[in-house]
Amino acid sequence: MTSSATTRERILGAAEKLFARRGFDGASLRQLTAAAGVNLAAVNYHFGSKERLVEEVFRRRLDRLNTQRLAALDRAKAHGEASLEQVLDAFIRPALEIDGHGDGSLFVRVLARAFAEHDDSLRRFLSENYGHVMRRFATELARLLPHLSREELYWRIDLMTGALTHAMSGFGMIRRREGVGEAEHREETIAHLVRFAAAGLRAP
Amino acid sequence: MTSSATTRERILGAAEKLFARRGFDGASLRQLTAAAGVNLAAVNYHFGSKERLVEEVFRRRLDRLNTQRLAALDRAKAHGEASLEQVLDAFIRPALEIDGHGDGSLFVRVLARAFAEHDDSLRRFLSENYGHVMRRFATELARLLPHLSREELYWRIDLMTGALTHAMSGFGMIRRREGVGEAEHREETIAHLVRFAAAGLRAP
DNA sequence: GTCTATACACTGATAGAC
DNA sequence: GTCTATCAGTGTATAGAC
Repeated sequence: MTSSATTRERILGAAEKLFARRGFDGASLRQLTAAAGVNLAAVNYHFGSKERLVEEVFRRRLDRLNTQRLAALDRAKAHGEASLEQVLDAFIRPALEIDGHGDGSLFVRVLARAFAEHDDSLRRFLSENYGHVMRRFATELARLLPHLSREELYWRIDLMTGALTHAMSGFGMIRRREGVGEAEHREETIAHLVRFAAAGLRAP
Repeated sequence: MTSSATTRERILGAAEKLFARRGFDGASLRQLTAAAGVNLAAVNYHFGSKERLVEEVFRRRLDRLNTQRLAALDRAKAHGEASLEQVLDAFIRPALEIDGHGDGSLFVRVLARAFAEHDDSLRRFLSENYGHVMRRFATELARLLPHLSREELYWRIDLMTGALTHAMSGFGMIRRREGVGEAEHREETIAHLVRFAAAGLRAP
C-alpha cells in the first residue's frame, strides 16, 4: 500500500500530461509507463485497463471542478437572487481556472475532447460524475428563464454546453493573442462565453 | 481503372458506415476491408493510409454539402436582403438534410465528431475544404451584425459553430422523441438551432 | 495498374514467476 | 506489488502475381 500509492500517482501524473498532449489513443501505455518510470503491466494491475485509467485521470479533476462550480453558485446566491450572467459565470469560470501543475489548460482541452467524443462508456462515466451538477444548474436556469418550457430549456442548455465545450477545447491553444497575459486572456474568454450563452438562453 | 473504381467505392462505402458506427479509431482496416469484401492492402494502395481514407470519406460528402450551403445562401438572397435567420437556415439545413444511402444521419455524426476532434492534420484538411464557405457566411453575418467588431464576430461564429456541431453530433441518435417522424424531427432541430444561434449572435 | 499475400513494428492485455 | 514473456490485434510497407 505504501509503494503502490506512489506508483499509482506516478502513472496518473504521466497519464494526464500525455493524454493532454497526444490524446487518448495517441498516448500509448508504453510511452506512458516509460515516462512514469514504472513497468508496463503496472497500469493494468492498478487500474484494470487503459479505459479505467482515463476515467481515474478525470475523476481527480472533476471532483474538484464540480465542487468549485457548486461553491461558486452558492456564493453567487449568497446575497439574494443570482443573475443569469452570475450563474453562467459560476459554471464557466472554474473550468477555465483549472490549473494542475502548470498543465491546467492542457487538461481543459482533454476534458472538452472527452465531452465531445461520443464514446458511450466514457459519456456514461462523465454523466454519472457530472449529472448532479448539471441538474443543479438546470434548476437554477429554469428559475431564471420561466418563459421556457422544460423541453425548450433542455435544448438551450445542450446548445450552450456545446458552445462552451467547443470554446474550452480551444482555450490555451493558438487562440491567445500576442502580448496578452494568461489571466487577461481567461477573463476575455469568460466574458465572451457568458455574453453569448446568456443571449442564447434568453431568446424568446 | 474500371475495376479499381468499384473497389475504391466499396472501401469508401464500408468506411463511411463503420466510421459512423464505431469511430475512426474504433473501426479497424481489417473489419473495414472484410465488410467491403476487398483485400486489406487495397486501402493503402488506393488511399495511401487510413488517415487519407478518412479524408476521402469526408470529401465526397463535404463537396456536396458546401455547394448546397452556398446555393441555399444565394437562394435566400435572391429576393433582396436575407435575414439573420435565413442565413443561419442556409448554413444549418443542408447539414441535417444530408442523406447518403439511408445512412445520412450517421454521417452527420461523423462530421461533427471530426470537427470536435482537435487532431491537427484532420482540422487542417477540413479548414482547407470548408474555409471558403465559412468565409462567405462570415461576410454575410458581418453585414447583418454591423455593431460587432471583427474580433467579436469571429468569437460568436466560433461559439455558434460549437453549438451546432454539438447538436449535430446528437442528431439521429437517441434524441428523437417517440411518435415523431424524421422530417418533423429535423424541422424542430433546425428551428431550435436557428433560434439559439440568432440570439447569441445578436447579443449586444 | 490492380490486387494479394506476407511480414514488420506497434498496441493493450494477461498469465505466471518472483 | 512487481516484472518478464507472450498473446491477439492494429496500421503500414513491400514484393510479386495477374
